[in-house]
Amino acid sequence: MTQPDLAVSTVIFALRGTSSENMVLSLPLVRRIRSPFEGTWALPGGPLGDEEDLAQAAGRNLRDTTGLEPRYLEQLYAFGQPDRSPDNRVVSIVYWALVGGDEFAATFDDENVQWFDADDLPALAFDHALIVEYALWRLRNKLEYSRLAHGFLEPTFTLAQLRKVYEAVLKRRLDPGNFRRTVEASGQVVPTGERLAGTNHRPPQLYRFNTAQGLIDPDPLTIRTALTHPGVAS
Amino acid sequence: MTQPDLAVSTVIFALRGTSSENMVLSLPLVRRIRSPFEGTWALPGGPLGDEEDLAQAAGRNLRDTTGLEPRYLEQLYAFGQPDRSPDNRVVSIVYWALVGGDEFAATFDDENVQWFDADDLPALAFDHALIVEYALWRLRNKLEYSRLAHGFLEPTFTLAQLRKVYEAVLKRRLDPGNFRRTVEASGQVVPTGERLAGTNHRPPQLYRFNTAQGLIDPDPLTIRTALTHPGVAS
DNA sequence: GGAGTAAAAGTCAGGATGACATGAAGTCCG
DNA sequence: CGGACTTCATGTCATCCTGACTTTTACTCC
Repeated sequence: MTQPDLAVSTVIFALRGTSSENMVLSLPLVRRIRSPFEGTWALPGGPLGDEEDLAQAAGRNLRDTTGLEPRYLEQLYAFGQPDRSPDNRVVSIVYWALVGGDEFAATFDDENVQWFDADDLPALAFDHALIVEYALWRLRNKLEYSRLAHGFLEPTFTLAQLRKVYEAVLKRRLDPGNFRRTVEASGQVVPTGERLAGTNHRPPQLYRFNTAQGLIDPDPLTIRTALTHPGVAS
Repeated sequence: MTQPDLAVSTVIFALRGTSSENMVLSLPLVRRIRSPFEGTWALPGGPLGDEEDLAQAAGRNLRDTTGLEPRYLEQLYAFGQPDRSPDNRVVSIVYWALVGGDEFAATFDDENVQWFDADDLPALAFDHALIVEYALWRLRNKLEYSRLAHGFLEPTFTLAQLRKVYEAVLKRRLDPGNFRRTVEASGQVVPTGERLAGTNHRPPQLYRFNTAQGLIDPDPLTIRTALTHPGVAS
């Protein structure tokens, strides 16, 4: 039995758009510069360094290849089908990350790194299409019961902005009143006391995320908080 | 950068006990027969074969070292801290599995394979204590919204037996009436039409799992079904 | 044949959710 | 200056879900 190669890749998500309207979930891809799949778009990734843990390797490879700085990083899955690479055997440990919508400028000015709409991707190398599909599912699924929308937003935001993040990711319209009620009741969010000026209407309250409340369902290496789930009965 | 060793290990769960009362969640461990941690209890595992995918490697290593046959197998997490093994660098891709309560006899008659209560584990090699803790969290969390209790049960069972599985895993008492209501409404389970004889009371209806309904939140390599979650609002 | 046991079904109050309505606080323009 | 317009913010209401509890049914045991 020969040791397979080990790679660490990341599916990076950001919300592209005019920060209030028609936001689109999108992700950066890198063009492969060597065989196999030379010239094809692929997920950013690379090898595992000697002194790094897996999350550090994911973050470093992400930064090195795209110039982006992740606000949220979580392990997705390890892919190891024997035939997923035509040449050597490669096991990929894949992470997924969120970056802010202002990060597009930070992307390398390089024709080999480009952003694509999550719903309109080009042909991808290896099994990366499957990986992206799974990451998308995980993002949407997790957004519903965890507070990770902060990965897309500035430290301070309005509830309408937060709602639009949810709407863009889930591709579904949410009732503003009900959204306000549930989000405020959840304690995920605290009003700063300030209001957003410069609108052509009633100025909305600004909020920030409640740092006292931990992230739900994190990596096993971080501290976990209790999770209240729908439950089975009684 | 040197390639790390790659291992595939599995946390195996079974319910031990008199099949109706005082069931205890327990798991088999193997005693290490080589350095490092020689003589210490550890998770069953081994290398990745050339032609295997990761799940196959987990199942094979599990069978080879314990003799058990998993009824449910799912990837848990990839662990790769640089210092998790004192000697060489090892990245472990860890799965978790469920086996039936009747599988204790199938365990190798070997002092190097033993069952332990999940709440009363010995000192474990490497970071395996952390891994087991995380697997336990995942099992309990997932049992609440997914239909994987079948991994512990015979093909046919009563609702009381199913409820006792939930109670043993979640370590919490469930109301029989409410449990029946939610489980029947969920469509996870279908009555066979037969009843269980030999009790000293009213004979309970036998059920089997609804095969038409897919497993929720499976591996990315299998087909996924829609998931209805608590949701954020509207 | 009555006591005992668990199965199965039913009841009820409280909380969460979705759909919708109303008032509040600004800007814009004639 | 004042009405139209916009979105924020709050409120209402019917419905469904959940947890706690009660009642009836069907069997065995003594």
